[in-house]
This record gives sequence, structure tokens and C-alpha cells, in this order.
Amino acid sequence: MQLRLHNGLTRRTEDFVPANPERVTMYVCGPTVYNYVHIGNARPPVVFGLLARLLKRRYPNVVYARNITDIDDKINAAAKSAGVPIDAITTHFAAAYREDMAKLGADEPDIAPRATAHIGQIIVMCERLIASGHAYAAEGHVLFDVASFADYGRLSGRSTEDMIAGARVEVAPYKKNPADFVLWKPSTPDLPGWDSPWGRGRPGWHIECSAMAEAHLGETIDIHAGGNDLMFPHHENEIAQSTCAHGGKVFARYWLHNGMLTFDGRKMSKSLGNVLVLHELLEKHSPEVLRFLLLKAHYRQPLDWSDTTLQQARATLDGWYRVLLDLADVEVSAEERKVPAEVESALLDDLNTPQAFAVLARLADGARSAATSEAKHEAKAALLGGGGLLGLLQQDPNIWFGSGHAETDVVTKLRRERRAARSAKNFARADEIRKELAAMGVTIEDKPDGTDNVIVRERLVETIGTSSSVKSQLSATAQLSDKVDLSN
RNA sequence: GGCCUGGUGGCAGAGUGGUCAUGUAGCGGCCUGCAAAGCCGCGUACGCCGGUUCGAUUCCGACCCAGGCCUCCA
Repeated sequence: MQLRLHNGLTRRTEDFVPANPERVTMYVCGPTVYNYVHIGNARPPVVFGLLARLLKRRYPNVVYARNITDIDDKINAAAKSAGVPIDAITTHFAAAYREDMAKLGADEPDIAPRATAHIGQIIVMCERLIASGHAYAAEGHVLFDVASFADYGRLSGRSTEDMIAGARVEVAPYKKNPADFVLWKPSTPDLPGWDSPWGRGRPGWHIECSAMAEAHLGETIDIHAGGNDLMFPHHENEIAQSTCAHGGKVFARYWLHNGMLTFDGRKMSKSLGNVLVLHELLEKHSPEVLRFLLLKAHYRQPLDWSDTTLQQARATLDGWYRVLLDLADVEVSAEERKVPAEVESALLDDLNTPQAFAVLARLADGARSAATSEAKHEAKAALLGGGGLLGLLQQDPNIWFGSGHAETDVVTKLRRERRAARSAKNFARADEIRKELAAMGVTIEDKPDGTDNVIVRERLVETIGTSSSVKSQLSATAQLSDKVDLSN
């Protein structure tokens, strides 16, 4: 089965054919680390991490890079208002990002390059662009000359004339052309900076990705991915820089863009303020529920996030874990967890995760209805194998339902007492105990054989809300300093 | 204003030129000491108007609506 991907360059779904099957390269735009990311920011690493996983099953050597942008004016602003060096901000939030992504099961990149570790490459790239006539220096800045690149605007589907005519771009006096963008800019003494042929300065926003992709993956990469809000100007500018710095070589062969998360019907974004901070969501919800929900819609579609969708995600996973709970006695070794072909083929079709979930639902049905021990074994292996590829269903069901660690002596005692009452047909007492346990958040389900399942609901309140999220973001940042400006 | 997506059953969300998505919620029944779970069944889903077609939710056109980008943004 062929892997097919929707290529943003052609706006068509195409067969994925790597330039070199011996070394497949993928670059995903990572975060600018100046605060905690919101749940929408987690969609690319989760989705494209899954793509990396698929690629690694098919190609012997896949290099997946996900960068950290650790030099940026928002970082500078955060550091300045906190009265700390930018490192204090960037190391803290880069580490938090990495930890939170790990909790979501987002595949770790093979390389996580940082912009500040590539200043040399950035300067070299600027020099090359100037030498080849695609960039020019002016008043301590280096600017990309948009008019020098005929294909500028191809990815985002806009013409250079339109952009130049559109007067919404800030026009600095030193720009030849209003659409020209900054590769390098001067730093005042109070700002971080590096010595360069154009004086002490720092890189503009887009150049770091071009430099890091070149340094680690080469001049032409197979896949470049990120949110569709980056298509313009970020990815457009990356293409311009890299293509011109590499003598016209194709920069990225396949461009993948994920759709935005919406909340209250609008794009979740920092500027709108309707964000749910991932770091906080992870405290209130099972990471697996969050991961499931991130994969619930096809990655190119918008994905609606709400209390309702969260509860529905939880309920679906409960159902699948219940199957695993009922089959807890069926031993399945790691080697026996093969990925069912239907699950993989769904994902190979441009990462059709909703289709993969439909397959998983059928596998769960099959496991529920399996009669013989052989059939049970096979069905459980398929469910765990398919879930494994999606990064789901790998927990002990007892842990999932909470009884793995929440069963106290009191609960154990009451369960024993209840079983005795039931066998003595003292149903009044049995019901009473069930009520007592329910009040403690423990649900008892009787099984036909006289035993019971116990389900503990520790996370009783699975709700969301922006106000507390914003507050938590505030206090988290405030730990770095007591005077923080969170205006962005 | 320009460019680009999308409008599917209460909710979420795939897909297809002609019996089925799937999940979740609801209703009825079976099962159960009672529940829960499970099982069975149910609800005239494809924005609107035309066109093409034997047949369109699926193709084409117009319209309406929503969202995204054009400025920092995953």
C-alpha cells in the first residue's frame, strides 16, 4: 500500500516518493519558546509525529527534525519584563514543551535544533543571498529581495504584484520593495545580538528554519510540515530563502499543513485569548484523551474543541478500555501486537485518522464478541496493535479506570463485604454498599460470574475553561519573575 | 477587497455517482436480584437553487453561511 499525502504545493493528494529512500527527511516547524503552548500548538507534533512513525515503518533511515525557535522579539520582551536573560525563558519553556509533548505521546524528533545554535549558518546564508543578488544590506538590516524570486507566492497562491500592491505590509524606508522581509536586523545594546558583517544584530523570523533545515537535512528535504497559518508568510519566505540560497534547488518536495483548532467556533490563538494551555489541560485530563481528540478529525480539517468533544473522547476510550479490561486475563506479548492492515492503510491514505478509529471500533466489537480463547487472543492483539500505531490503548486498563492505584483498604473491604452480601442474597445491603462506593467515586459493575469490575473516577471534573487557563499561564510565567507583562 | 478551505443525522466526524461510515448522546426491547456493561432495534443526515445523469450528499454553475490567511500565530 502506497503512502499518499496531500501536497500543499500542488493542492493535490499525491503518492509519496522520497528523493532518496535511504534517507527520508522531514522538518516540522516547532514553537517559539516564550510561554506555555496551547493545545492547538500540539496538533502538528502529534499529527506529524504519527507521520514520522509511519515513515519509519517503511524506510530504514528517516530523519525527523522539529526545531525550537529560541530567539525572537516576543522572547526578548518576556525576558526584559521579567528581568532575566532570554536563556532563562527559553530553556524553561523548551523543556516544558518537550515534556508536555512526551506526555501526549508525540513522537520525539530525531533532531531538535535550536536557532541560537545556528547563528553562524544563518549569517552564511544571508551572505550567500546577498552575493547571488537575492538580498541586500541596508541600515544594519539584511532584506530579502522579493522581486528577485519569480516563484514568490506560489505556495500561498498569491502574486507578488498583489502583495506589493497590498499596502498592509509595514513599509520601512530602507526597503526596496514593500514586500521585502527581514533576514537580519540590528540589535540595540540591551537586546541579544551576535556580531555579523552588518554589525551586531539578530536573525529575522524566517531564516532560522531555512538554516536549520539545511544544516541537518540538506538543501532539498522531502517533507516540510506545520500549521496552515504558517503558509504565509513563514513558509513562503522559507521557500524563497532556501531556494535562492541553493541555486534554485527545490527546498521541500511535499508541504503538509494542518488545520487549526477552534474553540467557541473561532481559531484558538494567543492574540484572540481563547487558548487552553496544554500544560494545564494535562493536569486535569488524561493525556490519552487529549491525544485521541487531537487525532479525532482529519489533520487538514479544523478541529473543534469543547467540553462536549472532550467528554465524547473520554467515553469512546472508556469503551475500548472496557474491552481490554474484560480481556485482562488474555496474555498478549509485545511481539504479538501486529498492526492490522486496515489501520495502517487508513493512515497511509493521507493520515486518515478518523477512518483508523472506525477500524479500531470494529476491532473492539470483534474483541467483545470473541468466543473462543484463540479468538479472544487474536482480537486483543489486533486492538492493541492498531491502538499502538496510533499511540493509544497501551495502558493497563486498571490504571486507565483508576483502580490501579486508587483502591484503598476501605474499598477492598467494602467490595469483599458486598460480594458476601450478594452471595447471601442480601441485596439491600449490596445496593447500600454500592451507593457508599459511588459516593467515593468508585463504580461497581457486577459480572455474571459473581465477581465485579471496579471503576474509579478520580478525574470527576473533566471540564475546560479559558479564564483559569489564562490565569495559570500568568502564574507560571510569574514564577520566573514577579513583574511580567503578558500582553502578547 | 484579494487568496483559500469548508457547510453531513442532537453533538463530533469520515466517505462515496446507485444496499453500511464510525463514535457519542437519546429512545424502545433483551439480559440482570437491581444496576452497569453488553446485545438487538429506532430516528426520512448530507446548506440553498439550478444543471449534467437512468440515478447526485458525491460532478458542474450560481447563491447563502461559516472559518482561515493577507499583521505575531501550530
